Amino acid sequence: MINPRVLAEDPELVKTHLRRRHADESVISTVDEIVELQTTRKTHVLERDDLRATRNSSSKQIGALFKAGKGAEAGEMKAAVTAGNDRIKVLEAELDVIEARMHDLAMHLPNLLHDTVPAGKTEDDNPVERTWGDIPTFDFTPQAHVEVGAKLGILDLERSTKLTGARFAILRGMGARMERALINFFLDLHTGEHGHTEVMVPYMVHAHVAEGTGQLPKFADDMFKLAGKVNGEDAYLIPTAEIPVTNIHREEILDIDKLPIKFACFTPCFRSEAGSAGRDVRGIIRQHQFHKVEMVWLTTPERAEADHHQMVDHAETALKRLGIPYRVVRHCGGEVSFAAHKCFDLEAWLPSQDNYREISSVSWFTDFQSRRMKMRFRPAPVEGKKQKPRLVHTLNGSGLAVGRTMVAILENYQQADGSVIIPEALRPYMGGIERLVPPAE
RNA sequence: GGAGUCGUGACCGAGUGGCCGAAGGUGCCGGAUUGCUAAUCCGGUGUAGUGCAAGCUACCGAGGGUUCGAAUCCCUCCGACUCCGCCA
Repeated sequence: MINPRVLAEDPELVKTHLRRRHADESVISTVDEIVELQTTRKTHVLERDDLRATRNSSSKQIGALFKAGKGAEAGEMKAAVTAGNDRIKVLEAELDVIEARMHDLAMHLPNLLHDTVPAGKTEDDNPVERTWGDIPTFDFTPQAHVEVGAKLGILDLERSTKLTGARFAILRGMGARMERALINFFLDLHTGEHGHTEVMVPYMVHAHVAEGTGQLPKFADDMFKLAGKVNGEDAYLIPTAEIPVTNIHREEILDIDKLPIKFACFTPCFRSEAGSAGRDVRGIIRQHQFHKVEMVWLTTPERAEADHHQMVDHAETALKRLGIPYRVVRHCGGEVSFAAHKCFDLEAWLPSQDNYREISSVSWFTDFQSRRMKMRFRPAPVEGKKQKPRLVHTLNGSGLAVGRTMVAILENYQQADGSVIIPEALRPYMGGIERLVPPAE
């Protein structure tokens, strides 16, 4: 959620940011509605609090009058307080409506953008920051991962349709092994060398938890909602570990000495892919279920920008170790996701597409998520004085998407005979084998 | 699923319907004392809204209700724990 103070004090600034995101005018106009509601709310609150103050002091007097045996006077005051209570009830009923509307509108407003977010509307407008690695050259026509995987007998996209239809896959033999190897490789890298704490978390979350990170209320269609309630509340399958992991410390005041808290987490991810019908239908690039190792950091506003760059670097390290050529792009205004302030994507080279495809997205959310989650930290004392809690900054980034990494390996390391060389860094995780070879016909 | 106990501040833990935003303790911060450490003593120490400020208002798992007045009484829900049953 955007800081309500900014909304109240500089609504035009907020609108400017919304325009940079190419938001609809209908969204932009809600800024004015929120500001109006804030004003109305304030007069209501002032009146209500005033009445409550009167009630509190009257109640004390009534008690004293009773003790003094002045029942008649007490009775008169009681009537006055009751009248005041009626007015309070009216005001509170109106406040409920005002606040619900205000909250609903505010929850649908995306985060403000960082100054360095470039103009642009689509991914074609994302400027390239840097590229790494040599694009492989082939003396044969490189195959798509679907063909490479099928020939190796490790990827079965036909039988999986018998189970759950399109956008699911069955990995078999060394395919399943490579999936597991990549997960372990990523986790070992991020825990052993990059200082993350590994966590395992629930794969279904309550609705209010998904509100904390910003997937709800706006993007319910992108998630799989469970038909039954879970412990009394609507729940969703997680589309990313970001949701459960970022929410771990919600509603807490964290010790600044513990920041940044750096989590690495492996989870399956479930996405409905509503609205992407027809896109990437072939292969395992876009699945309803996929695996991902995610990095989630809770940090201070002062550190956040530098931490963001470091997280990008950690994700790049994973790709470098695997020898996958990639580039880093900066999201333009139209591409920065709802909750994000600034975002870099890592895109891996895919020979079959003759292009780079997203394999990691690393975002900085400022206090947008932590305001929703009420997640704060206590700054160090200044001149012996305890400081007020402040909202933490949250970051997250894929490190990496496992299925897409496998796609990149199969395509970039494929050989003319249909075999695939296994990147050296991955070999210890695959029983030391150096190459996947198609079975004899 | 059955039976029962319980949810209070960063943490532990008191709390008879008004004098409770809440005793006491721990932790933390400052000060005093002390060769160092340890110990002791004094003071301070929740969050949020509003206001120049004094102050006022709200929050004792969540939401309703009773009452002039609720941490305290009633209802519903959520959560934790113990025992029994079932079970990967």
